[in-house]
Amino acid sequence: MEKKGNYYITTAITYTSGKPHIGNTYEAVLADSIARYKRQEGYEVFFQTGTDEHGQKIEEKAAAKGVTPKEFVDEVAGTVKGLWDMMGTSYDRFIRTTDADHEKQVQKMFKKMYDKGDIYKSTYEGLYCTPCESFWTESQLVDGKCPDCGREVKPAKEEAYFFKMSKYADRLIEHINTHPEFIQPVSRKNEMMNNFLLPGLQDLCVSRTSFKWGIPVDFDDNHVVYVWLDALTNYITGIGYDADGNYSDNYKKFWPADLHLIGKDIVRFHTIYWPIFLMSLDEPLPKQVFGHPWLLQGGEKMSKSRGNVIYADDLVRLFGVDATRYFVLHEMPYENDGIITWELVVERFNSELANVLGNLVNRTISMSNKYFDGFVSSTGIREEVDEDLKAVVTGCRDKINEKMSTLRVADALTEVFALFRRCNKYIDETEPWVLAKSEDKRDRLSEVMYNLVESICIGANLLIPFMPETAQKILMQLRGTERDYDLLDEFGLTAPGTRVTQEPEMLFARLDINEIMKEVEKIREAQKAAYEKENGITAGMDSDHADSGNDSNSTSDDAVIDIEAKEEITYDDFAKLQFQVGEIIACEEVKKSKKLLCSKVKIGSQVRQILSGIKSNYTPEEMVGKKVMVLVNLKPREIAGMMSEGMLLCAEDSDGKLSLMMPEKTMPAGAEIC
RNA sequence: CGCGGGAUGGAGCAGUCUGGAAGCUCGUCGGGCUCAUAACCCGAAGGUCGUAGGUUCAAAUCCUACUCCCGCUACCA
Repeated sequence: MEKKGNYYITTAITYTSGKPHIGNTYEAVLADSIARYKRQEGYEVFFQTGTDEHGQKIEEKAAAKGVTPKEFVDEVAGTVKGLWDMMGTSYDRFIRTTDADHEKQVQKMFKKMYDKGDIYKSTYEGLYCTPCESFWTESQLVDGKCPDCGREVKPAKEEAYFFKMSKYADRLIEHINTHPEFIQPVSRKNEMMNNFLLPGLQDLCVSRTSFKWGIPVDFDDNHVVYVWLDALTNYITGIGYDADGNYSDNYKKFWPADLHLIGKDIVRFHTIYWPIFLMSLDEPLPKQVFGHPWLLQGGEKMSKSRGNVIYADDLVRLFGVDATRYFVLHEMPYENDGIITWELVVERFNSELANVLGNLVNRTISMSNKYFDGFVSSTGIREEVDEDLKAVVTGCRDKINEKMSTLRVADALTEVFALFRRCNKYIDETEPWVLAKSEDKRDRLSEVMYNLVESICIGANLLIPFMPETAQKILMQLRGTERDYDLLDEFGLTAPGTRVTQEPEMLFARLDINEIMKEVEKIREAQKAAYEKENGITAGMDSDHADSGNDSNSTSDDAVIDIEAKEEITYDDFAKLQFQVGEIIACEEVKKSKKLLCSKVKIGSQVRQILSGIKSNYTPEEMVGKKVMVLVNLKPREIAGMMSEGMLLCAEDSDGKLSLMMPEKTMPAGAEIC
């Protein structure tokens, strides 16, 4: 097969703050299927993925765990790589931003941009909180104080490096306008233009001094390089870019990248900052950035504390690698977010993989063995009914190509399954078991079986990029071969004398939803336990399954909740707190907030305004008239632009349901609680 | 008025840019078949395309307003 050219594809590099969930895994699988497809098509492909390992968050996480940042990221990067390997991603390089070659080049690029004048040293002016070592802007302050510790802040200046974004903005706008394919899907392009480019780009602060876990600026080692500059450049350092111009062969061959595959949340960094950095380096821009949607979990919100986060390794254990690949590839729409639930996975597994594909292969092999002892041969006894089958089968490759060329991977996969569906229909049309009954139809029967085996072989070849293991298993059982892409629109290449396996193996055994849900329950329990262990919490009864609504009284009396114990305090500590009964005389919603209610509370002769995050549990109407327990000497604080002068006390259950504390007997507003 | 996305038969989605007879998979019901993993094939029922207006010969599609959901964010003192 002739070589069609080079193709460089990347995924975003995964941030190593924790184990990646199914959404991250989706991206790797999506990129892998595209990479495999391009290879099959005849391109020389370089597929890069990896991990993004610097930054303050990681420094903090490592400290909390009592390990060095490097130890921390080594472990997480290992987990990520392990998952990617398990999913069969065929990357050519797994880059880590802590790799020596990457770090060295980042330093050189930073220097190059600095020497060119695109990066300049200036001062970051803001309000500084010394104990917290943090800068804040005016708008971040709470009541004029540090939002973290509440202490005084003072105006201060700090040295920092800035990148002159504005210098390249016009060029970038021009590029985006003249290259409509650059940002995909198109809706994201409009978003970038309208929100960031057209209003004007601010210079970007590209160094930090507030933490150490980053790549040091080599000519000014108080500073570390901003993580996005560090992370984005992986796309060129990974293939051998050199800031001095000594490019590797790979770099010359593969840059500019054909496709950066990323999540829709980071489109901005890839379509604004990254191209501008490249312009500064005088390197060509990537050809396309595709911001794919997310795979979300249906129903309840995904959270570790509820144990309902879906991870790839659990899916693989229950369904296998290819079924997991099939699900994420097939279920992810092009532009909108997709949904994943265990029930949906089982449904797909049974109806598409087991019924349509697995059963087709199985019945075909079974008939070949029964009627011809496994031997497959074309006799040339054709009938009209064969034509449509052949047309569908030989036309499939080009249909897939059309979908893949616009990155409609889910649709491409659907085309492959349309081929298998057509085969099932063909069996019904030709009724081999009827042909088998008359000896004079034997040659026709042979032809029918040949057509089936040949069709499935072509289908299996087309399936390779998406489900590589399954495709190979099918070819193995049919004794078919991997074919050249250019021959996948030709019918009749199964060699005479081919004999299919005598011992067919089920590709996908149908699953029982109840059995699977039992396993899922175990996964949830384990996940919840792990979460609680990690966070030192012992959860009480799980009330996730309680019907919400009118059962608020049905919560059993013996339900208990244990929470993490706080440090012991002295009576003096306690005596500092002043609690009083407050009567709510007015209450309204805080319009721009989802959670807050603003109450006017009468305490003795004064009336205070208090904000509380209880909108989901109480309406303003039902609040009025209640006499509640108030912490009155809490320092007033501004929340959502309004002052809050105290705190209403509530009990909270494991579902987050709140119940206001109220005196058991009628008490006057202002009565002290002690 | 924080940013962004969504609302299409019971479920999950396509179609919306570029108006022109509402489509796919699953589920349900009926039929066929028996090679096969209770599978496969055929047929049917089921939708005022979130609501209200507007533009048009024609609106799921364009315009305006509204409602409800979902991410992120922020403040649940």
